[in-house]
Amino acid sequence: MIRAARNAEMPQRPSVSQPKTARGEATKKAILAAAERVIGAKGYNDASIGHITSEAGVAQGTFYIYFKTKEDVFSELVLEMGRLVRHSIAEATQGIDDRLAAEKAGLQAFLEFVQAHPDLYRIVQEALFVDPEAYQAYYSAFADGYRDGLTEAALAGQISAGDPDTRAWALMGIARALGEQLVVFKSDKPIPELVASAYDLIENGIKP
Amino acid sequence: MIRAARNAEMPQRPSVSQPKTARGEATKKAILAAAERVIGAKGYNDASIGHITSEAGVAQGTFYIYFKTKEDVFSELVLEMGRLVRHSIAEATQGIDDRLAAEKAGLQAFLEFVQAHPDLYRIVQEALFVDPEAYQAYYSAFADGYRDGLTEAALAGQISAGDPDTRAWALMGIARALGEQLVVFKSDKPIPELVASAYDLIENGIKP
DNA sequence: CGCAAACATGAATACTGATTCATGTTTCAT
DNA sequence: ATGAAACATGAATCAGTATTCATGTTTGCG
Repeated sequence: MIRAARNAEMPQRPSVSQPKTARGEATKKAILAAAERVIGAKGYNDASIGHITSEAGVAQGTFYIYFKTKEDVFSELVLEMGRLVRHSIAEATQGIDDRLAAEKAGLQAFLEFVQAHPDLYRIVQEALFVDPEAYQAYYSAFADGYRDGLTEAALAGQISAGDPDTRAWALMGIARALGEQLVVFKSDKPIPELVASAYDLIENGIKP
Repeated sequence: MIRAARNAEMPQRPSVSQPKTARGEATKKAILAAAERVIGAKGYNDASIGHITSEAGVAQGTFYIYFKTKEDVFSELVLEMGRLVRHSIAEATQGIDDRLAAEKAGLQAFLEFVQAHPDLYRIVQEALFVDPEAYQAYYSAFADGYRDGLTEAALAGQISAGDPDTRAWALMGIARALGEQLVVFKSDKPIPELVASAYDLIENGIKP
């Protein structure tokens, strides 16, 4: 058995080859899409490589041409989710100068994304157990953006003063809870109503 | 206060014998405590029965005297977490008539509980993947209590009017996010500060 | 073309870990 | 004190499955 020195000093990721042809590209995409469906539906542990590859229509060995391990494909899905949802929100808030209005539009975009990609939502949640680093990276990226936005908005007088860290975490917690209502608890409350109620709370609080 | 008439049914579980002697009782408790530590630390899938029983100081077979399956012990832990945290909150809010003050005290109690029982916190989160029914039961019980409390408080004029379902979910989302800050992201922000910032937001919102 | 690299196959390997069971020990009501 | 029920043991079973590999097929460039 080959025992190459295993260390943490590998700068790049040459462990598996990136696809060099259109065919390889398509196959890798098919595996990723299948993994999203299968892992989203059955969970990480009950989703076997066999399930994923048969869903993708390729042989089991093909999986290891593009991914080093089962955890690897999972990590890529978490990263993909981060990219996609950030892109969705950025697009939805494009050109909105008022922070409150932007946050509202961002929440709406987030909930619509989650409803459209319930599998990705579950995968991010499961990352806390399968790939904690990816999980923390995902939420830290969001939290940093939120916090900076809140800090700027406070300076511009668009919102009241208050600890931006805690606020960022609280607002993310609200978004996540509402997303979970849609995906996990299968609430049929329309997204615009959820957003309106939540933003009334966020803007005005619940004091009489 | 939490009204608990909802689950008046005690589902019998004749699948395995309940302990009949003090000795059996102690052994079962030891296994449960070991399972909490091991599953909380390693996660459901990496926590083997062998790990749990050796941590408990009993033989592997002993596990199956008290639990039908590995999932079984996990479910009991989720139920235990629900009981304990509800008890903590009920105790902390005992005799507080003002809803806002009660919610604030409840949030503080929740965060203190979570900090004291990080393993149980992770177990409840993982229940979404290991035992979805237990997960939904856990959060539904909380949401129901929250919603009823908010509805009463609105009628009493203690808080403004607003959709109590969405508010309940949002408030739970905030509590959960702050708990995660403590346990997962290891924030060292003192709990009273977290609670103060969060309740300023909840009471007054962020409008200037 | 023609051929090297890229891609694909699926059976074989190697190992883990949940659950069972035959056997032994302790408890406690009588 | 005693025997039946309760409790405890841990080696054996048994199924699943991540990963490898030797072998074939396809692609695209010169």
